[in-house]
Amino acid sequence: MERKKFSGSPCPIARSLDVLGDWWNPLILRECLYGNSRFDELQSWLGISRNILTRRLAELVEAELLSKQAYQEKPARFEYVLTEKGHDACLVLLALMPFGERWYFKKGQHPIELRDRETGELVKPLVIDANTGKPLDSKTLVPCPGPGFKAPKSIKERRFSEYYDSLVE
Amino acid sequence: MERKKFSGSPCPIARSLDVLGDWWNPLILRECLYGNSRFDELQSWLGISRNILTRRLAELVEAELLSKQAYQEKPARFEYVLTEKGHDACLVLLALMPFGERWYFKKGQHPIELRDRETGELVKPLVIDANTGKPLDSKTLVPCPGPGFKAPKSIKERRFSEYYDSLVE
DNA sequence: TTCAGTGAGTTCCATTATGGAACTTTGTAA
DNA sequence: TTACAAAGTTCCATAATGGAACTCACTGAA
Repeated sequence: MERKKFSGSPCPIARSLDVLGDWWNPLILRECLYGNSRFDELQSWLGISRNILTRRLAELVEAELLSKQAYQEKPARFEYVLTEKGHDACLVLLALMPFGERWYFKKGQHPIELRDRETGELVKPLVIDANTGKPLDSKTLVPCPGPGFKAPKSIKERRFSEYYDSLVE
Repeated sequence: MERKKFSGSPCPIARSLDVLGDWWNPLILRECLYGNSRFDELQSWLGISRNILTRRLAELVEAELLSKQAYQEKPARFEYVLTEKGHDACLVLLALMPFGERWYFKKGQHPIELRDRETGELVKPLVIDANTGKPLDSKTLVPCPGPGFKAPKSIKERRFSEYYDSLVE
């Protein structure tokens, strides 16, 4: 069976997972961000099988997170460059860093960290609520119908009115 | 072949992808965050096959993102509750929202949005650099050896010194 | 007391996807 | 003329996925 796709989903999380919900694609993006953006580099750094890498790169180019660019002709050689959309996706990867550091490494013992290329200053990704400026707390959230919400008939949507009710109450 | 695992990786992103690098696990967490945390609820909301759901829930409990709790006995009935680690992982999901909204929906036409349960105020996830307070820009970052860095011999690590050099230069 | 219904899974199966390894292709450098 | 490199392909055995049907424990109604 083919992997289930979420291209029709009304949820931005689900939609994003079509391309980011996988273990190789995020790592490929990470390497491109780090500057290892050629086929053989990606292959040996990640330890990914070459045939899979070929497929994933095609996916990422198709999804417009990467663009395939020749860095020389004769012989033709390529590199995969992050697009604007790709850079945007990298923010999600970066949100994984504090999670990984906190739960998989002893405090202060993570082997990698990020710095600003210019200043050399440490960079600590943090997810906040842009409206209040405060760190986001997932415990206080409720999903609600947004401006593009269209009420349909499946159970999935029946529930949305419940969310809505709970808000209006 | 079994899916490749990253439990030995020095990268917090890779480590996190062992459990989050997949399309169902994040969606299951999303549903638990939204309050749909029982087997049949998850199954019908997500449209996931029951056998897969069973496996994924076991994984998430094993990874301590969810805990399985009986909400009644006789007959035994369970719900899957987000742990602290699970809530932490939700922040990553929430970072997917602005990405998904921006790239998969017309501006201002996303069907779902988040609100604070108490105040009803809109919540907009945003990834910033905790040190400067400014929105994170992935184009300016360099990966560097962290405090727990141990230099080994594989090509993977050879490159780290390059990162390091480029910083020191 | 029997019977349909519910929640929480299992079992079975055909189809895909994954990972490992070997093999191409095109062009360059010795 | 031979060795080497980059960027893929091809082939294969094994695993994972998704769909559907089945189980099991209990309950509330007839």
